[in-house]
Amino acid sequence: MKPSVGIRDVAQHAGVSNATVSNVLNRPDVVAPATRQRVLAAIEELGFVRNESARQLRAGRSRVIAYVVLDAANPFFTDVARGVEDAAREAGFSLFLCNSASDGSRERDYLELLHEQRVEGILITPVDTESAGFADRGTPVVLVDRETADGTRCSVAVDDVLGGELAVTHLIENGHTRIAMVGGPLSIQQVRDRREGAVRALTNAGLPADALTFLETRGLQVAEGRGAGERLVGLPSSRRPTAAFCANDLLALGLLQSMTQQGLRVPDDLAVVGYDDIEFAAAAAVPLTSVRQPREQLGRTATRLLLAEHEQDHEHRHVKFQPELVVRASTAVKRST
Amino acid sequence: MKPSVGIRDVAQHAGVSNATVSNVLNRPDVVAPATRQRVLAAIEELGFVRNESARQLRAGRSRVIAYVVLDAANPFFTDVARGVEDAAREAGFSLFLCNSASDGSRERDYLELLHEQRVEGILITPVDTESAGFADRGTPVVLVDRETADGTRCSVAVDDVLGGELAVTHLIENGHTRIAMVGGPLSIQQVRDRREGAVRALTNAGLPADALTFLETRGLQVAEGRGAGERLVGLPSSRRPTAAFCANDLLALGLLQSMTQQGLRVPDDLAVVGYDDIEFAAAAAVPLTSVRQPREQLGRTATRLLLAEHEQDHEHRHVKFQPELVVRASTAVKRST
DNA sequence: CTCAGCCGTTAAAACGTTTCAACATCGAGG
DNA sequence: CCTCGATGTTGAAACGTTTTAACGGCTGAG
Repeated sequence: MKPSVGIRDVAQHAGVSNATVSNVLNRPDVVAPATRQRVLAAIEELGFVRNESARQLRAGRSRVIAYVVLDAANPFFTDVARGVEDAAREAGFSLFLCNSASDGSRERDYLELLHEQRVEGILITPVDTESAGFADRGTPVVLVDRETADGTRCSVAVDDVLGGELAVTHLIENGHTRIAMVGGPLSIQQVRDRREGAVRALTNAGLPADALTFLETRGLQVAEGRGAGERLVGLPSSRRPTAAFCANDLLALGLLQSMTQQGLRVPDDLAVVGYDDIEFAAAAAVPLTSVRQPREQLGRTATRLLLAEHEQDHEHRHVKFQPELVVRASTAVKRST
Repeated sequence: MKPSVGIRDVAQHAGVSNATVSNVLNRPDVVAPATRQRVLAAIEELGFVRNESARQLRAGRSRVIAYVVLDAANPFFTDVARGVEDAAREAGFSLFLCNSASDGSRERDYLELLHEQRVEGILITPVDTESAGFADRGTPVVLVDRETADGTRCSVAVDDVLGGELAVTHLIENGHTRIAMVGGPLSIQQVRDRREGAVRALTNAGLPADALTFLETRGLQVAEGRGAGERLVGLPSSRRPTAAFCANDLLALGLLQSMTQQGLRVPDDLAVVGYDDIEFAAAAAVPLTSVRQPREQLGRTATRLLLAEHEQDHEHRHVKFQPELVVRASTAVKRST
């Protein structure tokens, strides 16, 4: 079982040289049909499995790319991953998924491992954009849903400032003048950008900056959204916002649940806008208005950029998508006063 | 940039032999501190990255395991994966995630690749238990959330018959006598088992078998649940069930949404029980009663079994966990008639 | 002063492929 | 009959590590 049959065992068993076996494996057309059959039979009979390490060592190629994802439990990222996987598959590559779970040290470990594995390329949504944690180590790296400060690598992102603006403008148009924004921590670029967009929407509408109540959370999970909901309801009713813009759908779902539990109705007592438009947003009991990002496309595009890095004349590119507001029941028009 | 610095470049640069560099990398304690520093400096300076292919080829070891997951978009599996990852990390292994997306051909491709990569072991929730698609190829394989017909490999599973029984018994105790079961396709073992459990619950309670209306779906997604909801409401009210047991939480969430949209209340008009107890179940606007599986533990246990396969006297083991009913608002006690 | 023993270092042999130049074999064209 | 090109096959040299046994220099005991 363990004596690990190699290419030379196959060769001997088929009465040919190892070079021929290799040819059968890599350029089947170059070897005569008869011999090919004989070799294939031998492979089958001996249960030969090609040793990828040796192959890669010699050939240099790898046929594998990796996506280091920020949070595998967030459907947003699994959707991006689907796009990556599809594009990779079309190009003949396989995809290894690695979950950093927002943990810098895991991220570092995985990057190290992937570099050592000599994968053809790495896609990553990094924990922290600033951290120069991942220096150039020869393996192409493309940032997903993040922008590079410097232009040292390709990136694919979505205009989060615009997204925030769309969301809050929609709320203002629906008659809201006291609006909460839920999200955090502020160390995350996305959260900062989306808040900036929200503020811009207020300014555009001629509303004062303090029309926006910022409720900072410690993360972007459902539980954090629930907590924010309790804080929100605890505010004196004169100052309590009539609408909330959440930095992501998980928060929005938590907020929604919190409202229901406290006997408040969405959108009547509080309108809610989420961000990402994950499937659960549409499937919530009160379907969520949300800012849609082109998730699969994000993944596909990132993958294409990554695979293009091998071209000799490669220039780093930065693609930026436009988000889109999807209106649902959670912000149904407020009854006119 | 491309001239790929190797161990011998480092050696030369530090004025030692390549064996010493290798020792610094693998047994730092055996080399004199002074030389070690010199070598480390050279590594840093040249930006050396160890070539894992060569290492693995020579050393035989791999430090990587893989989990081929059935559906990366289902939170149930990402939770299992978390358990796997934690256990792997503790044992000093890294985890590669592969998503078969319920597609047999993808699954086959990934298995082939992983065997060729000579990963230390493979965890898999297979698309189809019957398919002998993955023969023994020398790499240990452990089944997750599935049982083996034959005892040829380890497996970790949950008692799905019991789970179905728990769910439906709970509904019966709440006074329901017309119950729907939503799930499918029946080619999935889990669905069959859970239905069997449901039937058993009816029998135990002395109810006729036709008290259970089986609504078969084409898959286990949210959208399928919505569709089932419409079918359910379309039934003549005399025969319409007052409670539904869904084969997984995604279906239950879809069903829930469908009810709300059609103006029916949960649990008053229809009680709903899901399965898996994913986070979104508790976070739904009407928190879902669900059958909880020990997800992280499933992953952890499977990983331990996998890593134990290398022991010389290894015997294949089959671990089976008990599920647990978590009661929430979606099945709040029916008002006594 | 010699010798055993220890320590740190090294030369060289693997590991299992791919690849390349060279080599047979054969039929056809001159 | 010789040469040529095409077609299939092969021997041997890489690829970049790890590993083993051997080596030289030093120390302290005899």
